[in-house]
Amino acid sequence: MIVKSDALTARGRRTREALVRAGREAFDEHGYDAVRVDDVCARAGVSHGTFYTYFPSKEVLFREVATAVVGEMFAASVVGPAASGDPYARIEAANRLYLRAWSANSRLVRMLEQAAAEEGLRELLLELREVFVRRGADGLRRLQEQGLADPALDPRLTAIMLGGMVEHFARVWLDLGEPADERTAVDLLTRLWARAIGLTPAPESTPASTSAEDM
Amino acid sequence: MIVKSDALTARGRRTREALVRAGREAFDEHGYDAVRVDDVCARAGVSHGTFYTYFPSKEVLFREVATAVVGEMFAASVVGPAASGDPYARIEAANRLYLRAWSANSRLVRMLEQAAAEEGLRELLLELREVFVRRGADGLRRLQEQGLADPALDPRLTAIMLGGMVEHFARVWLDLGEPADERTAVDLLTRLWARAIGLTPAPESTPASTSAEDM
Amino acid sequence: MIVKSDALTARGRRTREALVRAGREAFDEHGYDAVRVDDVCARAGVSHGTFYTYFPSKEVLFREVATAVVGEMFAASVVGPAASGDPYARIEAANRLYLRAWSANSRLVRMLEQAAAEEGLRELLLELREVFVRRGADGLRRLQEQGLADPALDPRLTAIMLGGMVEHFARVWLDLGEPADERTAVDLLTRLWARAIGLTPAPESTPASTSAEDM
Amino acid sequence: MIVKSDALTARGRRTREALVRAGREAFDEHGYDAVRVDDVCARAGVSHGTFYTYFPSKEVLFREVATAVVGEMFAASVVGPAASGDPYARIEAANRLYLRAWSANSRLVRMLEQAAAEEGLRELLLELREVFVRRGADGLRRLQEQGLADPALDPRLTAIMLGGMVEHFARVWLDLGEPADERTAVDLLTRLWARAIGLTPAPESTPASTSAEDM
DNA sequence: TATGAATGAGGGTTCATTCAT
DNA sequence: CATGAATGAACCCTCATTCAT
Repeated sequence: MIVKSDALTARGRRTREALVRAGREAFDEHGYDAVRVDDVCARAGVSHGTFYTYFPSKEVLFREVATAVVGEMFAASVVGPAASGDPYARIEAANRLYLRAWSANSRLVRMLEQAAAEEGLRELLLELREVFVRRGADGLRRLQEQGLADPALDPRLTAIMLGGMVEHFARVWLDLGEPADERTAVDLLTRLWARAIGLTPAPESTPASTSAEDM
Repeated sequence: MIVKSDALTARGRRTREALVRAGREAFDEHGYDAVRVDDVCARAGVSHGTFYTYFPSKEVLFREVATAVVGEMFAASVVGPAASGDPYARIEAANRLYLRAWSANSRLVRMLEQAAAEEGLRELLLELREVFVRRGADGLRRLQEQGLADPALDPRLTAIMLGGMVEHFARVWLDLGEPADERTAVDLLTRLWARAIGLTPAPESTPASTSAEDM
Repeated sequence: MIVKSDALTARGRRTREALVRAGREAFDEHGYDAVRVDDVCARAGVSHGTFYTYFPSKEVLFREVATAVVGEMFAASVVGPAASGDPYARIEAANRLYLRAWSANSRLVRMLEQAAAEEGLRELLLELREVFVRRGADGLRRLQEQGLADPALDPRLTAIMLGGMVEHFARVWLDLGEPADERTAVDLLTRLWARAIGLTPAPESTPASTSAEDM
Repeated sequence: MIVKSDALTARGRRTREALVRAGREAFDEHGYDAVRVDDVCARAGVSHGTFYTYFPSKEVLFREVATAVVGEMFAASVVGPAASGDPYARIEAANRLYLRAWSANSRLVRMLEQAAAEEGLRELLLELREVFVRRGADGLRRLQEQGLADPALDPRLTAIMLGGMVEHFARVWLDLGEPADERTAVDLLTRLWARAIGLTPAPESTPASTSAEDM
């Protein structure tokens, strides 16, 4: 009998959480296919059969992990009010959070892409991208209305492309073994982004970011 | 016993080619893991054992398919001399070919990413990206030397980012169900790219592309 | 996941033992190569997959069976104290046990020889022979020191040869369809052995063996 | 269509012989099961299909190889007339040839044992042993009739045992890594054999063997 | 005769899932 | 709730043998 999150004893809740955590780690390290249910159980310190007390299948566990990750990515990418004054600073702050959120979860996003082909996770992935696309499009539209960005650009398509630039960089950054640190990367992404949309006036130099989002 | 491409009778060559073609289709449609050797054989119209006459394993077939695809992508992305005069036109032509090459093979590139994690295909993927990165970096460097692009930009990192924009758009384009046609997409990608690197002077309007590379 | 002998429930232990027993029988009847994992499972009354709960491969099962058999052969060949007085009686008792141990397991020893060529079982076979060789050599050396056997004989090489006589007879005995019963065989082996090493005085007639080792 | 040895062109005969030779080498090096028909063909320098022009199956090739080997072993073990005078020298000469014949072919004899279980090669193996057993038994009987050996010994059983001693030593000689050279081995085998049958008088020292059989 | 492509039965192994305790 | 034994579908790969050319 599968046990939902509610209606669980404290012990049960702990076990369930251990499985989710173990699953997330395992998926992130080895990919969906390479992870066996046994691996997850071993990592969570429970026996093989216990898994099925909480999840009807490996896929459902993945779905839950993916949903949690997507939620975190949403939460982590909200630009705080600190950077609200300067458009360039806003873009920069957004890019920093964007890059961080996607870098930290690039493997899981990749798996979502894989899995999306065959299962019902497609929506989750689309929703994830949609949030970032919409945010980018809204931001651009606002700038256009304020006369700060090229009004000829289609906001949505532009956001897809420039957002894709950041997402893709997050994905290949480490793979390519480039020596760029986060600071350099965010600076350049932001400069390219700003100039691409015709943001005026372009700042003379990279402003020191000391906004609240910085860790 | 495995038979190399040379030293084959016409019949053998046909069979081998049928397997490669079948493999390419199958991988492209269902992904590496989902494809069973039997599927490939059925599609090629040969029996199970025949597969192993030509390939020692499924992985080797995939390697061959992937290598062929990468080769095609290289070949398909060479910008002809027709666009040589105008920098903007060159970028546009390159982007068009870039977009086409990656769109046409986006599934296989994804599979290469998957497979790269576990097998020796990592190099192939890196090499593929490297070619496009280097091309972009070289182009930018030339423009910088001619005083046509912002000299402050790191050519390689910039190429990675802007190239990633195109690659990622190629991957996501159809997935997102955007209504953009190729013309629109290339125009916008090029405009963003050109402006991002500070290409001067920016063209007033999108030039009609009638270059030789257009199909 | 493979389960070690310890940390097993009673049920698990029963299944494991059933597999070992079934494997031993099957190997003994048909030889290593001719035995399929399915055969062992069918004999043990378990499903195909269960096998791999306990053994990672067919080879490992064989290794365990072989180790057990070798252990039994060691145990079964220890000459009791009953025959300690008379050197000839000691040799006779040893030969009887030797012959029995090797006759009962001649097929498995043969398989060990086969398998030894390709796997890591060589050591087991060598160890098995070594024990018998050393025992024979030690016995001979003692007799030589007591002036009861020809001191010119190399103890080790002699033990290898005479031990080989017994081992080989055990192997060929039934194959050749000779009418000899165990009593006759042991008598003759012992007589030849004793005389070969120059044991003095040679007994006039075969002593009636009523030692404890006799069954 | 299978081609018999007769009714072959010179070319065909060469091919056939090449296959037999290749098969013998391959079997001797790797054992029956480990040898693939392909291996034999590659070694013989013919194509895969050609094999079946000459042999209906791998087993038949082995049968032919085995028969040839057994024939050679017969031929190689005939004691020449040179040693006819001295019984001890005769035994020694026989043992030397025995040891050589079986050492040189020990792997193939082992394979014959393996194969004997499942196919019709049992007879060949029995016949091979029978020849050596009979020779040994006849020799012993002659010595008994001449009053030179213990008349109480059953000639046939004794020959099986002592012959087994030599055969077995031939088999394990190299396996055990003993430092014994042929000379030492033959000396000791002969001394043991002679004394075991009560050959009188036992020679004081090992006679220098310079008989015709020595190579 | 010779070639080498094609065949397909057969075997070992994995692992998600079920179930009795 | 937890355990871990049992299941069996699925898959990859080998290789002796057949057959068209």
